Amino acid sequence: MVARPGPKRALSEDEVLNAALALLDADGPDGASIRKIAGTLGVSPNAVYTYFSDKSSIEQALVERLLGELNRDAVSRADWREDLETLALDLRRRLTAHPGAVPLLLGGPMNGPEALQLGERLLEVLARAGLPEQAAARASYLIMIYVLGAVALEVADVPQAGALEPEASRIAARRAAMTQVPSSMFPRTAAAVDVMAQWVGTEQYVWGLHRVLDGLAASR
Amino acid sequence: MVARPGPKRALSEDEVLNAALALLDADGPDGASIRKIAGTLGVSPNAVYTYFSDKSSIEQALVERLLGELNRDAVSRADWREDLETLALDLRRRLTAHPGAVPLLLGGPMNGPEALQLGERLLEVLARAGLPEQAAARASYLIMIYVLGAVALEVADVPQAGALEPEASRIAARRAAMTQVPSSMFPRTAAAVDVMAQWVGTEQYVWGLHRVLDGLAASR
DNA sequence: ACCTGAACACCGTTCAAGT
DNA sequence: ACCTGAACACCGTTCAAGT
Repeated sequence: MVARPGPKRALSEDEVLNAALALLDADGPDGASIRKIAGTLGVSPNAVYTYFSDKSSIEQALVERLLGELNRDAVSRADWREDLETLALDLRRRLTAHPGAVPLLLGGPMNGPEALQLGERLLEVLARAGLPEQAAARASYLIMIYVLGAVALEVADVPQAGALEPEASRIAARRAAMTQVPSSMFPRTAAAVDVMAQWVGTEQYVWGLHRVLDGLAASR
Repeated sequence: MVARPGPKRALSEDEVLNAALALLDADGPDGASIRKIAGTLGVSPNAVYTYFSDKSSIEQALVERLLGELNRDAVSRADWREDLETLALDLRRRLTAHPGAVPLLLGGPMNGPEALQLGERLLEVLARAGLPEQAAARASYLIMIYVLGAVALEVADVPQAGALEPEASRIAARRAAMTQVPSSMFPRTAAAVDVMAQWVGTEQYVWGLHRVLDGLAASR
């Protein structure tokens, strides 16, 4: 990085991303407009273009930062299955903390440095588990589908723009959803919603991950 | 439904949805603006509000219509595993045909009548497979995570706004992606992209589904 | 009941100008 | 180099008015 000369920098890239994330958390997926970001920072909208070339590059940088924080948490190098679980839980925790950012992650390719680093870590764990190259590649893609798919469905079910509530109140929300499913038309679905309402999100998530890992083990 | 009196209807709900889908296909996820829909139909933007109360209800109706078409295809009542595969492949085919509509599906809860009907069908197949109520509920949710997650990642990897190209050229696109992964920094990822590039999308998708089903079978 | 034109409060982005 | 004000081409939505 070269030093930047010029008058003065009123802002920094990080401040822009902070403002964007705060707006995303407060106002939902469309809340982080350039004009609102600028307003939050007390600057004219155009000033933002000094730090990012356009809105999509702000979104990409934000996704990269979230994944970067995830990558800073080293995996414990214990049992590989446990490491995988820790990684998956960490990713879910960080993404559900910022539901408004999830569409940004799902909306574009995972090709930034931090996204690649995350994939690399996953492949390392799988290699440690003894999987040869091809099996590891396929397994990592399947695990990514599960992890991101689970988070996407979880976030999509939350009507609110704000951060996800504690799990207790989410169960109440599911119960409310249940009563909206007419059991005369969709008897199995109504019963299924009832079953799922009594199952805490984290348990569900880990259970699903284990089913995926079992399926991978069975194919060896 | 009551008959509608009044002057004349220049449009219909279906025409609005047709225009919206065409714009989505042509211009990507943000292409279906109310003003462009109206322009396509040769009508003033406000006329659209006669048929739908707001933009989000157009999006919901569009998702419902896509799922409705899926529900019209009856499952063959052959082997349950085969039925599940047919259902999953059909869903993937219909969604990847309209990549711009995928964020709309992933962006909201699956609580419309057609979405519930799809879930009901899934639960019926699983019941036929001999799964008791609770196991079927969990299994159907896991399968939905896989199917929607796989489609989401597939669509997110396509840079273009337009419909997905034939698989042959998609392989070329993946090869191009590979060369962009610096193998010095991400050796395993670079190798994995190479492996995955030689694997056709449909095969990958079915393979992943089978791993999920194996995982479910292993947990019984 | 259904359409139109005008307007309001936004949006991303660009341009010309100031320091 | 970095910021500002003004402008352009959009956007969803509402209001008042016409038939």
